[in-house]
Amino acid sequence: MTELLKSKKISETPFRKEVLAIFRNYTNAIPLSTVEKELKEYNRITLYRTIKIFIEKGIIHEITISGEESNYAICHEECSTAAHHHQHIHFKCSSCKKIFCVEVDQFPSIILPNYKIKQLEIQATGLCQKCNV
Amino acid sequence: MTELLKSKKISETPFRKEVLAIFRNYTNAIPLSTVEKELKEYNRITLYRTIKIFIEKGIIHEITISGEESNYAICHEECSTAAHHHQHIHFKCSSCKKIFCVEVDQFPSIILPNYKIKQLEIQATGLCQKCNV
DNA sequence: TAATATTTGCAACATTGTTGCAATAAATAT
DNA sequence: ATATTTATTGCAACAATGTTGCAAATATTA
Repeated sequence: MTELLKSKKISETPFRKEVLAIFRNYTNAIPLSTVEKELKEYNRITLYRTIKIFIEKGIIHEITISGEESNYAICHEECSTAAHHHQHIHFKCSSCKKIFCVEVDQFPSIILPNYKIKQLEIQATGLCQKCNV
Repeated sequence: MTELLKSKKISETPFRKEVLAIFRNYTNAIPLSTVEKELKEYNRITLYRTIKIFIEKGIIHEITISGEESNYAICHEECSTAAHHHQHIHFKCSSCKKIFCVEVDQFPSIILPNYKIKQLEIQATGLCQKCNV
């Protein structure tokens, strides 16, 4: 599955492969500081640029939660380069602090008179599967 | 209504009153750069500290959208110091770029098997009342 | 394997946010 | 009203985060 970089039409370099592998090793979203720790050879500038291009190409997406470091997670198939339409929500566990992308069967819709809603982004807080015992 | 600062048990200083007045003059959420421009005498450090304490005391709340500067808006009555529970969504207009807090009659709920959801935060993108003609 | 295009990493810089501390201003008690 | 206590302000200095130009190195294409 290293083909992903090629399919997104960006050069396949050792650094990019390593970053991609790190994201694939996590089921939850992770911040740059975690990627940094896992990299054999860490270069701040290259990492910023890698993250930037991964987001542009729809390989990963950013999850921002007020007052916290940004987190990043692998995009699933439904992500396109143009618009990141997710049928998932971002779930932050208040116990283990991890952030997950969780697929939702019935994605809610909202009606606002006089407004035209094109996209919804939902963040939930609570207890994840593991912590909700 | 300058009583707000007193009711939140923080000192009522000219700087804080001015910042509060700026937020009250907007119906939409604004970033620090806008507050800065509107202040007669701008001090970066004092502004950071003012914003921080306003958030802690439930006077304003932060709205973060991926890849954008944070925005801030006045809290309404239902905001408590402990937890910011909003029955409103954050709406970003793709035309005028403004961010609004919009009250919703029927706030959606989501069911995730095995998870326990405590709070939902919803961000919508689309056209606001003015731009949706 | 050579030519071209892209990426990497350094130096240098820009922006954003934080902390200790003395001077100042606000709140409280007298 | 004024003195005392408490909290805030603003400076200097720093820490963290993010960006850009450019030459060397690497990947892709011909």
